[in-house]
Amino acid sequence: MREEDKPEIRKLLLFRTMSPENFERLMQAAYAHSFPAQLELIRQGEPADFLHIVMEGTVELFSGWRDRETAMAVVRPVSTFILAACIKDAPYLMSARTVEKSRIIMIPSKDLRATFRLDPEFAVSTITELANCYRSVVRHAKGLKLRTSRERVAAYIYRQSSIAGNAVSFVLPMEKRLLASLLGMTPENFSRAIKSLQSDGVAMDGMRIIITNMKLLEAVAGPDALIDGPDTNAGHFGSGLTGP
Amino acid sequence: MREEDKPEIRKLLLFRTMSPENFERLMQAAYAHSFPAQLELIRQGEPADFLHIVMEGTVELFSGWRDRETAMAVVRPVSTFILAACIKDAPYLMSARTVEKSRIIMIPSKDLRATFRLDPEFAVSTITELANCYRSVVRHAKGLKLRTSRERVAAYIYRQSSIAGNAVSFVLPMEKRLLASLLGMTPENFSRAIKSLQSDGVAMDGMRIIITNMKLLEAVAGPDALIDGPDTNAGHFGSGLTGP
DNA sequence: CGAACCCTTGACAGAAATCAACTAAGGTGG
DNA sequence: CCACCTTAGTTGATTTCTGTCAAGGGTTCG
Repeated sequence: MREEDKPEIRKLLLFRTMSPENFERLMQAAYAHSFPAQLELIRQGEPADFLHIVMEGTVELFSGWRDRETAMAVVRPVSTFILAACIKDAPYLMSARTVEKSRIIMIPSKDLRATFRLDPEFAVSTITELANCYRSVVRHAKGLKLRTSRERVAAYIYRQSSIAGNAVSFVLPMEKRLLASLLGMTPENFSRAIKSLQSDGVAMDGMRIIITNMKLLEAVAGPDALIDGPDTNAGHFGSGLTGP
Repeated sequence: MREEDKPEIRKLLLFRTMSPENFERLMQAAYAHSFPAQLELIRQGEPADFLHIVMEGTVELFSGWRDRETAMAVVRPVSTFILAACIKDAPYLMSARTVEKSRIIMIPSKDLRATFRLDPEFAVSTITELANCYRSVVRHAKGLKLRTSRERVAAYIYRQSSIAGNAVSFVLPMEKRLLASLLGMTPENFSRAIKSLQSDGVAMDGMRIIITNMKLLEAVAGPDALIDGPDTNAGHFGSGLTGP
C-alpha cells in the first residue's frame, strides 16, 4: 500500500487513538489494490478474512436471497466495511461490489483481532465504531418498518438537503436504481414516488433534486433524529452536493 | 440486587471474562427492580443512562414514528439490551416495555464505559457482544427487504422448529400481534399468512403450530443461515417449545 | 453506428394495510 | 357464580401500496 494512505487511515475514528507501533504493524500486514467498477469484492457467506477500507471510489454492500437482491449500504472514502464479520471470524452477511473504480485496502482480520486484544485504545475505538454501525442498521430497519416507500424517499431527500446545509437543490450521489434498492423499493416505484412528491415540494431534473417547498417536504418526510440520524453535518458543506 | 443474580449475570458472554474485581464493582453500582407487565422501561429519544439486563420475564424493544409503532426485538432472560446507546452515551433509538412481569437489572452506563476502558477483557467481550447485535439487526433488515411477509412467517416457523430440535410442533413464544409486528406486518396479515400456509405444510391450533409437511414448509421458507441465523441450537432442546 | 443500459411511463397483478364485524377467551366486579 | 367488559384473534370487504411486465426515450460506450 502507498505510504500516503496511512495518514488518511489514521484519521479514521477506528485508528485514531491506537498506539503508533500497533498502527504500523497493522498497516504492514495490509494489502492495497485498485478494482474496476462493478467488481464483486466480497461474496456473502464466505469467511471474513479481511477488513476492507475504501480509499477512493464507492462500494455497495448488498445481499441476496433466492433470485432477489437488495442494497444494504453504500460506502464512500474513507471508511471501513464489514468490521463485524471480521471480529466474529464469521461468514460475511453481505456481499460487496465496487460501484465505480475504487482503491481498497485490506487488513487481515486475524491481525485485527490480535490488535484489539493488545491495544486497549484500539479496543475502545472498535467498540465505538461497532456501536455506530449497529445504530445505523437499526435506523435503516426502523425506516423500512415505519415508513412507506414514498415517505422514505421524502425523508431521504430532506436529509440530503440537510447534510448539504439545507440546500434547496442537490445532485443525487448515486444511480437511481441503487438508491431505490437502498430505500427498499423497485426503480419503477422510486420513479413514481418522486413524481408523486411534486405536489409536496420536490422537483427533479435528471440527477438533480430541487426542493420547491421545504415546508411541504418536511411535512411528508417527518424527519426524525432517531431514524434519519442526528444533524451532525448541518451547516457543513457536503461532498459536492451543494448547489446550484 | 440479589446476591444470587450475580452468578447468572456472570454467565453472560459479556461479563464472563472480565476480572472479578471489576465485575464486583460494576454489580455494586447496579440496581435491580421488578416491573409489572406492559410497563414502559425506556422511551426512545431519552438519554441512555442504564444498561438493562432481563433476569426474569420478557421485554419488547419497539420503535415509533408518528402514530405508527413496530416491534424491533423481544428480549428474554438472561440478556442485556440497548448496549450500543449506553456505549455511545447517545439517545436510545428504541423504546422498551415489559411484556410480562419482569425483573430487570440496571447498570449505570457511565460505570459501563469506565469499565471497558479499565478492563481489556471486558472491552473484548463488549466488542463481541456488539458484533452479535449488529449482525442480528442486519439479518432482520435482510429478511424485511428480501422476503415477503408470507415468506417471513414461513421462515420464522421453520426456524423455531429447528431451534426446538426439528420439532414438528411448538407453541408460539409470544402473542401473535407482537410476533406480527416483529415480522413487520399487521396482525390481520399474519393471520392470513398462516392460513395461506396450510397448503404448504403448516397448521395452527390456538398458540400451537403444527408442521404437517416439513419439506413443503422448507420450500416456502427458504431458510438461510445468513438471514435466519446459524443453526447453533439444532439438536438441543429449546426452552419448553418442544412438543407435542 | 449500434448495443447496452438507465430511466420513465402505462397497464396490470399481487401484496399488504385498513376498516368493520364477529367470536372467543380471560379478567373484573357485583 | 355469573354478568359484564375488555382484549386477542379471525374473517370479510375494500382500498392503498408495491411489484411485475412491457414498451419507449435517452444516454453512454465500445
